Amino acid sequence: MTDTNSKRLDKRFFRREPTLVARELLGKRLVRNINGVRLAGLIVETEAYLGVLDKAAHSYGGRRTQRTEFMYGDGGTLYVFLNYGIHRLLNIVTDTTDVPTAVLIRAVEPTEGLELIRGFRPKTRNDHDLASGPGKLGEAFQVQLAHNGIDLTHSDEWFVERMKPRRSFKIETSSRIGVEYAEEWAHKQLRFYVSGNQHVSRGR
DNA sequence: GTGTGGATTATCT
DNA sequence: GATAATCCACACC
Repeated sequence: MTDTNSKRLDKRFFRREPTLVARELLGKRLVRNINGVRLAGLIVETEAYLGVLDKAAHSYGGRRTQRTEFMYGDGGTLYVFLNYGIHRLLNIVTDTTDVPTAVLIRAVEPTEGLELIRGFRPKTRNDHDLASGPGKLGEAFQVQLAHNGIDLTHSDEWFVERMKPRRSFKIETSSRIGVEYAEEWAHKQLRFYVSGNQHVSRGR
């Protein structure tokens, strides 16, 4: 009966360096409970943001403002920000408190709650594109700024589960998307995705 | 199939 | 007042 709990990823998983967490989050199941309905999807694309040294990270240089405050939380905390005035992007904080690193969840393959998800993405024809990008995921799973600070390891609203039968898949890397301004950090291989998966935002 | 530009707002300078 | 870890529609090939 506590079987469902034992599958949930805990603090030990998230309190590690973001590159490791970003890589290992692939194939895990992201779960969102919305008004008693369960939405879920397999994580197929992530990006690591390495904190104070990373010119592409909001926390670069130790920048600590109202917006970035949640990046300084403990591993397993949600960090949500508004991007281009339209999209709400979902991040999971990594490392320990005061180390402002995080993983951006860029795409998932929806597996549960498809009816509801399609309703949140009315213009989307193809199921492959329901959450094939961070902004799309934000809409599909109704990510809100109010979710900032939620603890994934204890919340009933948001959490991540380990899959029981672990399917094998190949992981590919690339530079991160939309961070051309970040100089040498723009080229680092900090984006991870499941090779050949149709729900990835690019390079299918 | 590829390229371009408009949308839209919390947050910071 | 400017900026931003994006998406979509529409033009044109």
